[in-house]
Amino acid sequence: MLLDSIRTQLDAFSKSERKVALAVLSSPNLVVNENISALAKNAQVSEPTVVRFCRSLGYDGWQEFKLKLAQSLALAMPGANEQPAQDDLAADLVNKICSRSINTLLDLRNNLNPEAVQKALDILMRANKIEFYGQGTSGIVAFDAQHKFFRSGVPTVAYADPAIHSIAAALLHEGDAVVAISQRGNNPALVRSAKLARKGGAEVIVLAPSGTPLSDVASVLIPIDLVFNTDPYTPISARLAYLVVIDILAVGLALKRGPEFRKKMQNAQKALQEFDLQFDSFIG
Amino acid sequence: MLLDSIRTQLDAFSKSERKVALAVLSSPNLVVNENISALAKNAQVSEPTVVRFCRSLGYDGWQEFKLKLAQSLALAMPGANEQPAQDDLAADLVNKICSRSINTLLDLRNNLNPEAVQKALDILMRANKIEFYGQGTSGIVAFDAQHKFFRSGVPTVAYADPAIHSIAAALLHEGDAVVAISQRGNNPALVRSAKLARKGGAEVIVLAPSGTPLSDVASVLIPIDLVFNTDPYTPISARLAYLVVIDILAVGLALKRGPEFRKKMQNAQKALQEFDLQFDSFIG
DNA sequence: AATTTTTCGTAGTAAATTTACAGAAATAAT
DNA sequence: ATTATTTCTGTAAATTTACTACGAAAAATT
Repeated sequence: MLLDSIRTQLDAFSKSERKVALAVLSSPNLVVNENISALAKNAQVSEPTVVRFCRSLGYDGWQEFKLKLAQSLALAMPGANEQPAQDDLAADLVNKICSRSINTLLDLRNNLNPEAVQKALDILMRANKIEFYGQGTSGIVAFDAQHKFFRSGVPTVAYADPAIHSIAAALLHEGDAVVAISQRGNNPALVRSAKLARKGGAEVIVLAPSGTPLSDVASVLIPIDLVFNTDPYTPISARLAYLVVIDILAVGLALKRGPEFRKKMQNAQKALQEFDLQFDSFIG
Repeated sequence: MLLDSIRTQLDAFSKSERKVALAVLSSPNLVVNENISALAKNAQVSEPTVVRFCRSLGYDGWQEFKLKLAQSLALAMPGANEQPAQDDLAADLVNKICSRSINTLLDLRNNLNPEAVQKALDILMRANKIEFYGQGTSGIVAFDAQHKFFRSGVPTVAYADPAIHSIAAALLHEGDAVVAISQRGNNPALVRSAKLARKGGAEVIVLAPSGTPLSDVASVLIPIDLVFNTDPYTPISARLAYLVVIDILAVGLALKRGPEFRKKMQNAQKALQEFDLQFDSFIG
């Protein structure tokens, strides 16, 4: 979400650029219908400053910024960016948290790098053994991945304990693959294990924000650059993005393994349905 | 949808304007990144003709048209409901799975019953002890819930093993609360534990589809009625809906517990930031 | 306190969009 | 069939808009 990224970068701007940022934040809907002069006047800065502001955000200039802002606003759901307040009704909660989650996934859809996914799939395709490492929230993502891949017929393991995954990593060889998951990308134990795995010849797929220590040790980085919101009352929707990326890898791998693999799976599925009750606990 | 309206008005345009319309329809994504000259050249007409085309559609001129087109494209969900096919590129995978997940959450936002959420929050608010039960995929949701509530300062436990949660359920009393999670709602072990918990006087919040055996034993049912897709190649996006419901409950509870609780949490958050590296594994 | 670096606005330039106008094409009327 | 009228379309000019270069001011650093 563009407005979020402006809000978080507020400190990084210079004084005049911040004026522009605040003007944009205070009435984004107005900004998209105006030209650069109007915004400059409104923010009480010169026009070049507005251009510089746009460049600071990584855009080519005003034109591109305005376009992206318009798109971003089109996607924004009503109330998605407001903080849920104390006296909110449950209805508001539902609306806001759903909307925020939806925005996160829209963001993911727009920004997720398909080439990186492709490379990751190539590695997973060739791998003899696949292991998922993550800690804390990302540990849950790792277990989810293990579960999902297992359901797709690919036996994998997941470790959420730093002591354990460092041992596991040391035992890997060429032809093995690790998927290292971290929402911050600076978990030292995880970085260490990733290095160990690579040293042994294994490939390491990293799911983390770009520019982080973990991303540096990746064979393939799938960058997930979402705003890491530190407000304790904001649900960490970023986790959803990670789960969806796992879905993508699981489905992609299943597709790549081709029809004979698919048939095997259909048999498994059939068996599952026949023994529905017994297996129910497996589905949840 | 803007493109649709262009398509339907195709006959109303003059010859040259129709050329423009066709150029826009054939590659809308290109058009939003170009200027009027490029489109004029591409459609083999003059620039004023493009302006007239925009005016015919009811816009002020090229600027406004381009902006509205960009917004319209941002909202469009390319391929949201198509099956990912064998020869799909990674880009298609990303697009389709994200879109499908987004649709699931849009569905949730429209259908989730706020009264049920409110009742569940009331129970959680009063509870001395909160336990999450789930198996298989829902077991992962249960662990996620435990993690999230813990982060919100509410100590809880989660069990994914039928033998264990049945013992735990038998030990509950009045004033305790169970959140039973199941995507099918017919897991016999879970139904049994839910009954046990109620027998002991505990309240049982159920997250499951309505009309299922589990939903019948609920004190409060939060119905999650999404299509349960049995195709093994369809990622089970329903899980995302459950996770978001958990988010809603966690945030709702945190808000209800009021400002003094909030302050406690902010201190915890502050401590977390100070000891960033040590606690990193906690965040993941 | 002096110097370097960053920030910011003025003025000028380039580019893009829009307007005015006139010629061409199509349609209608004689 | 020819002329008149209307509609359509492009050229060229005007205007608006966005961007660049440069230098002054402010801030940071030494």
